[in-house]
Amino acid sequence: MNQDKTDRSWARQMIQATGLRATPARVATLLVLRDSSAPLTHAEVSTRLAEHEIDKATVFRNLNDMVSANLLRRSELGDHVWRFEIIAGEGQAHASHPHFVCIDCGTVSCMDEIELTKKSKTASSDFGHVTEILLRGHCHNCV
Amino acid sequence: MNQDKTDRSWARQMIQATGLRATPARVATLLVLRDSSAPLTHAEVSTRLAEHEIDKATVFRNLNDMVSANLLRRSELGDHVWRFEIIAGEGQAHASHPHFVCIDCGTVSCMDEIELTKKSKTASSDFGHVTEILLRGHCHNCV
DNA sequence: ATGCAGATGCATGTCAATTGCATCTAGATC
DNA sequence: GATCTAGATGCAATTGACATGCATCTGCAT
Repeated sequence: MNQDKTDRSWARQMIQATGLRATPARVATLLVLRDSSAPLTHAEVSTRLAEHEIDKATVFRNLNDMVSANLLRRSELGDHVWRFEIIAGEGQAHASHPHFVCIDCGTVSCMDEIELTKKSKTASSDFGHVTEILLRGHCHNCV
Repeated sequence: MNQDKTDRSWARQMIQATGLRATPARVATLLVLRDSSAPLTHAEVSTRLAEHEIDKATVFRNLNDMVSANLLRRSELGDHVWRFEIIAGEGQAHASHPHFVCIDCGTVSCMDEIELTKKSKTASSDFGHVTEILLRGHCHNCV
């Protein structure tokens, strides 16, 4: 109960910090994702919010809003369903390091050490300005 | 005309080798993908086959059939649209390679030359088995 | 306490992807 | 070359994720 209150005010803070309104639907959504160990689909989030009787369309809009606000990350694991995941501490804006996404469990890892060969960097600029490098595959837990 | 004939019999061979029937729709589909420098969506393939008046459902089924038969590779590059790419080039296999996706116009390019540093390859295996490398950014046309 | 930009619920629309089914055909067999 | 049938096709309809129009409601700045 007390903890519940703490959780909510934490969520309210997070949301308001981005300029969005801290509505009950958003607070609940954010907490659901914070307490999940894996990214959730829109449907899964909706189900877990069932007790709050929040409309699916609202859930969907809120998820997307919070993605735009950089509270959540939206990723695609190869099955044509968006999954949403809370962006925890990664404080500073859009880290420029590559990410590894497990296409089984959806876990996203930051790969600070990974980079392209020099030749590849040059070659890639022929295509355009690269803003993100993403590696996908199966993580060790999901082999 | 002559070349056209050669192309078709090449396609017929490729298809029949997998046990599938070499129908006009499949031959045309395979040639479209062979002659494309980037993976194509189902819609793009359909458009290019417009002159042949092939039904969309047929195109879709054929693409999937040829994926199962290992003639094509189906991949998902983050925008919720399947893209199909030929695996078997003229003779040698068309190895898996990184793709560049323009986040503005959605254009996809194949980056045969791009690779990670050796050290990065080793490091990435710490995370798991990488199946796809994706670079995202703004292509030259969309700057 | 109040006003209103922004959020919500409901209904409806969109579009890629898929399937059911009657018809047709590639290619194996004779 | 004619015949036959498993497999392919065309058409229509369905599914399911995602998006939006609009009237109503509400968080929160004042």
